[in-house]
Amino acid sequence: MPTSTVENYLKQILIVSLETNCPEVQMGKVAQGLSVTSGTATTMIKNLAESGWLHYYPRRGVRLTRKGKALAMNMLRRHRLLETFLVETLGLDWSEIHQEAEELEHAISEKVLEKLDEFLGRPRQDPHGHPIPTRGGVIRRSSTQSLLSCKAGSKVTIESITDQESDFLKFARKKQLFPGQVVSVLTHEKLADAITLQVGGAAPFSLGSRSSEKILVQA
Amino acid sequence: MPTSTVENYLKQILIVSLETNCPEVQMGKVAQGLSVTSGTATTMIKNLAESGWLHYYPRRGVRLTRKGKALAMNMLRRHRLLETFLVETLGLDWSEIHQEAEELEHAISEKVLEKLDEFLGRPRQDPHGHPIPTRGGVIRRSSTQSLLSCKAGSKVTIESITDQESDFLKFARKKQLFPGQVVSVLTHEKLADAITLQVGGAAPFSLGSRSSEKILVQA
DNA sequence: ATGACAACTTTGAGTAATCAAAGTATATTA
DNA sequence: TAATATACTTTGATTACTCAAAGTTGTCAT
Repeated sequence: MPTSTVENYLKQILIVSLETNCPEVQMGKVAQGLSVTSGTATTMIKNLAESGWLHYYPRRGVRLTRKGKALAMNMLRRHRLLETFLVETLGLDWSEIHQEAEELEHAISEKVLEKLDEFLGRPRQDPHGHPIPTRGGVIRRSSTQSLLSCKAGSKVTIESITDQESDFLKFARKKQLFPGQVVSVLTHEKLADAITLQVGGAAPFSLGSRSSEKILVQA
Repeated sequence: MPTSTVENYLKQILIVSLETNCPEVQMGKVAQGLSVTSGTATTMIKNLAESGWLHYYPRRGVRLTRKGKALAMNMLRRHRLLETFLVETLGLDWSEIHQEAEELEHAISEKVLEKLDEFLGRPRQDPHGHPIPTRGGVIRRSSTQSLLSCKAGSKVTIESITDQESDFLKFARKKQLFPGQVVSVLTHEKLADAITLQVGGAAPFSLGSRSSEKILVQA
């Protein structure tokens, strides 16, 4: 039985490799994502490699084995189903569910998870628009296009918000930036590092590159 | 923040003190209930005393402080609300929910717990008939009478089943022994260590003292 | 009172995870 | 090519548990 620390390391590696579209992940990303020192990550990763969860290429990075990827996918499934439950069933705000699910995902059994999935009607995506892996560990490919990559004059649909920060999510909802919303890109000034948007009939507003990168869209 | 180990120790002490109707609990009961060696329990208890969760009277026993009792009551509340959720909402069998709740109770936040309580309609008791403590830590007094203390010819109502063993619970349900059921005590042979019961129109059957003790009733 | 026993405590050692700080490669820049 | 910066690894120590086995204490029967 993997400990919840093991589960967290593997999930973090999977998330980074999905984000970067590359199966090999640097140590720094692991340490940073888990808020541990780099020394801690190195030590831990060596143990995980010992146990066959991943391949470790010193000073290069890390890559999940099949077994490691399966567990990591399962964690992602747990996390996203729980987030969906917390919003859909219990009515929590989407800005506060990430941390809650982060704890519960280690405590819920496979059996309860299945019942929960059934109860929720087998949802395909979580409240932030992220795809929920199937029981078999298959996940829908996410969009590679963010708001930052949109030209002025284009009109796109928001797929997901790739940030779990409570404050950013609250801001996003206030501006009507959530999955399914249609957004018009009015201007895109590369040098000024800013885009101007309009959502629905509301007043236009600007977003810097840091923020626009967090919003994945479909043309 | 108490660790989940701390939460388990305190909950166990509370459960024993509720069962025995005595606030002081022996070390042996603690060790046994948590499946640790007695040495482990001693070491741990000394730390808990250090941190103000309980009073430790060496070679005598242990007694929760106000602070310790509050936390323990909260754990019992979490546990029983979660058990109720697992049966009522997700449709799990009452014989398999104990271990599930045992894990989840450490992971669920106060905020989610409140939402869950509301969602469930603020239940007063769990699927085994045990009272659920209020948010303030108040608990309904349980019956002190078990089936074992019933005279032949008496007719009583089952209040609760004080055993979490999956096999016993499956047996109990098959025999229609669950909270709210009315039971007739046909015979009670003290020397033979057995009672004979009838529930509803079903055929009478016998129960030893070990088993009858586990079923709390009201006259 | 004296043993014997059960219940408890102490001791020494191990595991899993963490950090700070010192050390070592690799890449970049001059 | 050499100097420097960045990213990574190693080392030594700490925390929060846990066990097995040896040691101690209190109680009860004789």
